[in-house]
Parts: sequence; structure tokens; C-alpha cells
Amino acid sequence: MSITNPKQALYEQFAMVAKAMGNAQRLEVIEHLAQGSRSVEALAAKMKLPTANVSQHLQAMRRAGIVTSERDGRFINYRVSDESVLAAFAAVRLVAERQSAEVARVVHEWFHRRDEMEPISRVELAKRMKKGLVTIIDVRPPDEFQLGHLPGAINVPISEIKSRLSLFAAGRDIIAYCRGPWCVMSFEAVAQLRSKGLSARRLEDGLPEWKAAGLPVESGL
Amino acid sequence: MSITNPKQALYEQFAMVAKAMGNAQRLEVIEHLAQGSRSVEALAAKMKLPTANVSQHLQAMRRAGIVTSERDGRFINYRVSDESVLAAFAAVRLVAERQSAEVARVVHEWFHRRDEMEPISRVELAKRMKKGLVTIIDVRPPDEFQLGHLPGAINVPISEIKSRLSLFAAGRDIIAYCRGPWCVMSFEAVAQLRSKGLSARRLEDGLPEWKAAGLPVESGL
DNA sequence: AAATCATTCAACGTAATTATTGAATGTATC
DNA sequence: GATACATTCAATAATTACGTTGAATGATTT
Repeated sequence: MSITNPKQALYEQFAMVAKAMGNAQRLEVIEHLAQGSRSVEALAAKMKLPTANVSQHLQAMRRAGIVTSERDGRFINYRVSDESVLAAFAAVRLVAERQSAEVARVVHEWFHRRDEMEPISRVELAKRMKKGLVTIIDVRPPDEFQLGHLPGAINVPISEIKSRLSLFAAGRDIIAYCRGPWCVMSFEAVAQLRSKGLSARRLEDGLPEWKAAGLPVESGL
Repeated sequence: MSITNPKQALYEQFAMVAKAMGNAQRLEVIEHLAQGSRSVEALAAKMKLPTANVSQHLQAMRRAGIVTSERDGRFINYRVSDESVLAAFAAVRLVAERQSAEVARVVHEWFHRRDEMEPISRVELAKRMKKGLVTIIDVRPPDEFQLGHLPGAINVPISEIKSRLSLFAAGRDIIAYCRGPWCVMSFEAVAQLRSKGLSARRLEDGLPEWKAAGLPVESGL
């Protein structure tokens, strides 16, 4: 374990990063932080976990250098320290997606035949937004919406989608998005909308990927 | 731990991949396998580890879907199951490189001031190869060389470089490469060559990256 | 069929990881 | 300064990971 040769030392460092990502809870934290910086408490509330638990996961990730923290009043806000972290997350996700039949199975079983929910690409959506042909709904909770969302998107939290189904016009295409490509909420939103005969599709990715692609983002109210 | 909701299940799958990469020995195995398929014994010999140990690491990675195996006679050859695995490895490495001062420090200390060894890029090398301006040396062991190397490269294993220093012409640029960007051998080769007043540089990456970029590879003798 | 050889398995001890609990720390507010 | 509150620390217990050893498996060769 002692650092005797440089090769070993480097591999240890790389392994530390991978190990920090090798936990389901921590990956979920990373996905939340991909939306922007969050306090420990805010993360704990989102994930319905004890604060101390989340705090420890955050510290583990800080030791590996994949998140950083900054005090703001009595809160401590964490953020991913670099886009390379999100790239690594995406790369790991891709491996799982390609290699594991288990992932494909889970997606299939829970998301009601994914092929019927062909996602729309960022590029295609950007084009259609210019022509004003689409209604974009952001199905994330209001606090996340306020911190940043797609231009012109309306916020319909997944919890309220049933009660607001009547508001959507039948003739327009509706595009739903949320946190990322594996975020459950947009799948559910599309399923709900389609069950009412509306034309709905998911955005292929979520807000982080949209921002990362350099496309415009609105924030505030 | 039981798979109750799909989100959790997916994160568990992603975490499994990251966890499989979260070990220094396994990362080294991946780097070896990036060169091509290898038997358990061959890997164990390279890494100077017990066969059973390497076997167990390989099985752990197979469970995560990042390597696959195939029997050939009495050997079992393992290989990385997909390029996405190498991409994930590279992404993890980049995170470590960007975030960890420790990595920068180790590289600095052990590789004798890296800035004096400015690496040459793949693109630049490809250009200069066309003009015939460079001598390319592959400092990996002969067995790896035989399985595939850069066109026109000559094999000078790092162990023999001292005894073959007199063979190099003073007027020509020498480019050394080995397994990948963090492979120690090419750093050492450049240091040796420079100590004799020769003009030597490292290729920025190694053979796997060269292949991945679609550039030509020679094999056999 | 016996021998050989690569790989895997089983069992063991040690170490690391994880979640949980309650106390401690440090900052802002009254 | 006292209080409230977000975060971290410390201690515990349960689980999993890691490396080592020697035996078992499975395919090839003699």
C-alpha cells in the first residue's frame, strides 16, 4: 500500500476516483449536483437520507477531488469540481448501458417499452424551438426549475402532471425533460401524456447535457 | 439493497461498473488488456501477481461487464468488452489528472520534469511520418510489439535501451511510445536518449489511443 | 488413462465500506 | 452571550472487499 513506484501511485489515484463513483447513492448525489450547487441538507431532503450519511458521501467524494465545497452562511454548498466529472459519469453510464443486459432489462420493464418513447435529440429540439412548434415541459421540482431551465419551458412537476393534463393543447407536440437521460420523471410524464392521447416525447438528455452543449438556459422566474 | 425502484436499480448498475474500476490492480489489468486480449497467466506474469489473484480481479470485472473471456485451448483469453470501457478509463484518468494535485505531484517527481518532455500529438506524428522525418521506437516488451505496433516503428524494449543507444543517429528526431499516456517506459526512454544528447520526445498517448483514432497499425514480424 | 498445465474455487484472516446514532463544531440570529 | 441550525465527527455494527493458500476443475498432450 505504501507508494513505492510511480506507476502504482498513479493507478492508486485513478482508482480513488473510480471508487468514489462506485456507489449508487454517490452517483445520485452527482446527478443532483450536475444541476448546480446544493447544500448537504438540500441533497439529503431530495434523496430522503439522513444528513450525516449524505455528508459522509460528500466528504468521500471531496477526498477524491470530484466535488468541492464552499461555505455560504450556515450552509455548505457542494458542487462537482469540473465538467470532467460529468464526462466520467456519462462514460461509466455508457459502459453499463452497453455491457449490461441487466440495465437494458430494467429500463425495459419499468419504462413501458422505451422504443415507443423515441427521444428527441438536442439538435432537433433546438431547431423546432426556433419555429415555435413545440411545448416544452420541465418535470423537475420547482426549486430545480428556478435555478435554470430551457428557454420557454413551463414547469410541470411530475407530481402535478395528472391534475394539469387538461391544460395541454391536442395539436401541439409536447417535449418533456428532467435531470438526465436516466431520470425517471420524464418517462413517466410522457406515459401520462400519451395515455390522454397527446403527442409527447422525451428529450434525449436532461438539463445538464443541454447546458454542456452550450445551448441557452433561462433562470429565475 | 433489494431492487425496489428503477432509479435505484440503475444507479446500482452504474455503480457496479465504477466499482469494478475502483482498484489499482484492476486498472492496470485494463491497461494491459487495452493492448489486446491476454491470458490470465500472461497478465499475472506481467504484473508479478499470483495467478489466482489476477483471476479473481478478472472475474470481478467480468461480472460488471467490462471484460469478456473466451477459451483458447487450455488458456482463457480476456479482453475489454467494448471501446466504451477504454473511454471510461480515460475519463476517470482525466478527472484524477485535473482534480488531484497529488497526481500532478507524482508525475512531476518521478518523471523528471514533464514539461521538458513535451509530448508530440498523434496528428503531428502522423504528418511527420509521411515525410519520413522521424525514427519511432516502441519501448514495450517484444511480445506486445508483435501483436501490433505503429508502422515503421522499431522495437527497443526499455530493458535494452541503454545497450542500444549507440544505434541512434544524432540528426534524427526520435519518438518513443508505449502503452498509454501514463506508461512509465516511454518517459524513461526519453530520459535515457536525452542524456546522450539525442533529440527525443514521447508520443502523447500509446498504441491503444493510436488504434482508437483509426490510424494504421502493423503487426507480426 | 495418466500426466500436465491454465484456470477457478473454497476457505481464511485482515482491512475497508456503509449506514446509524448521538454528540460536537461552527456560523448566524435574537 | 444565548439560541438555533447546518454540518461534521466519533463510535458502533453489519457487510463487503482483498489477498493468500492449497485444492479442484477442465482441457490438452503423452
